[in-house]
Amino acid sequence: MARNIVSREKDYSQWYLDVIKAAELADYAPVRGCMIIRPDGYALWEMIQRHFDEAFKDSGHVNAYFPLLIPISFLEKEADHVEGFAPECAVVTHAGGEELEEPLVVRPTSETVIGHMYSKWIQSWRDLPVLINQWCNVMRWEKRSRLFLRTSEFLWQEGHTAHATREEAIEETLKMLDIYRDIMENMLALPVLAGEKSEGERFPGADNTYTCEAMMTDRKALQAGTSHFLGQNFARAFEITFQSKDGELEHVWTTSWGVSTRLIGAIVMTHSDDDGLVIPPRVAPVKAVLLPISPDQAVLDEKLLPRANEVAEALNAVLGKRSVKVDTRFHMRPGDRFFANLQKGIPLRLELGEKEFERGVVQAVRRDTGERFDIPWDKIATVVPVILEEIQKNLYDKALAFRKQNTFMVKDYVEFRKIIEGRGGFVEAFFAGGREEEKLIKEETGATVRCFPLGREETGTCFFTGKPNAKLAVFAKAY
RNA sequence: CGGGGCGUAGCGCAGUCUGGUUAGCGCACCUGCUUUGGGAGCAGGGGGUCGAAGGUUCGAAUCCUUUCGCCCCGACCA
Repeated sequence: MARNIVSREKDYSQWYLDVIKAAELADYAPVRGCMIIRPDGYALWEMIQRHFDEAFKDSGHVNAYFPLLIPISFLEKEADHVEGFAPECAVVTHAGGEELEEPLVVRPTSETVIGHMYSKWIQSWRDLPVLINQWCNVMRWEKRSRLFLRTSEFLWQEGHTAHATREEAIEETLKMLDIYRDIMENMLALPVLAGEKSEGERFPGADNTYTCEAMMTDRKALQAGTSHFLGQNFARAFEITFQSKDGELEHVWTTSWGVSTRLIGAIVMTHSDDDGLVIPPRVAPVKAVLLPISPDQAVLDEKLLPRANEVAEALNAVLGKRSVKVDTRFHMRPGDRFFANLQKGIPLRLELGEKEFERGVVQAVRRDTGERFDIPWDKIATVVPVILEEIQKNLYDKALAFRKQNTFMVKDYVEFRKIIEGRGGFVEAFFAGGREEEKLIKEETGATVRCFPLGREETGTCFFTGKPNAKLAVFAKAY
């Protein structure tokens, strides 16, 4: 039992903060609501980034960079957009010792500057589609912050595309949603529900918003990524037009989509346990740690350490450079070193003491199950990758089983409230309400429509309004 | 922005109600010795002037006023 981490049962939100602190993922910054992403947290972000970045490039997107500061007038060009973001913008009013003629907002998202540039770059149907992504930071002055889940400044990726037709833009929106789902499930081991947002939960300025929703182990939902079909709203606001094949001047159709450092929070709240962080192998910066153990410095120097280095080298050759670390903190006692590595979330620990040395093995300990077993040195390069894949699969399967166990179908509001206000979880129900009904349900129960899941085309009687032909919605309390 | 809590050593806290030796304790840190297969023991040591400003007083971490900041819970959001 970890002595520096409170149990999930006792205080879930404190547990979350304790895990992050113990794993040294992040720390508070001197400025309210901001965080420092520490080296181990950043390494995890880089792994996450790498998977998404590859997928974006594989699907024909390119990276670019747009500026941090945006003229305030840009934000005001799209009515819904300004209404949605103005309250949480940080504004620069002075620079170079003088008051600026026009205040500049620190970007909360970049649709506006990018729209401005697209209007210059796009002339003809031949210029389309434009498929650009940028990795950057954004700032949203949240009233209440929480490490990784909601900080004033966060890191993310924002894709912005422009298309000649509505159909093509919708296709892009859904394609990116599916790429998100794929990486979240296959790399981060996060089972997600991909679906359409309700009217009330839409991105400011979007015609339609799609989302990937994950269930955390406190049964609350976390919006893990969104993909927006922006229609021609930004095209009209920024006069992004092109001449079509038949000579007509038309507005483009745009999309935008993003995932952020919030995904680190999702990993923490999906896989970690009361001992600390658990990282799925495919996104773990360090996939295995080798632990030479002996009270005798001579034994360490002459036998264990050279062998550990050889084993690490053999593993790095198959797992990738720097995937395996040798823990040489011999000033720490074995127990301290076990715990330190446990709390870092490293998927596999390989212990090498004199007993193992004599038998030509290492003792492996799985982070996810605690299971121990020997691996002979000559089999290590073939066995470890297999074990890591098993851990990856186990984490995903466990998370999926948990979500299924905590998802309930309801027919009426009484049942609905019983679940939401009781144990919690995802509640499936046919729903035909609009903004007003959503608001009422939220006020009364705290739950919101997380999404209308894709691929669930069945319809039924609305549990709230009694209207027929209602679509299937998933409700939950959310972060 | 509402409600609650808190600012004293790197971290966690006691001391504040009832003003009074040199501001304590645990962890961490440094040195030495003994230890070392699931969070070690002993001994020695370094580090703070009590969030900030003003006031009351012979005397303030403690009382008064002002102010700044942080955390947690809500409303708002990736």
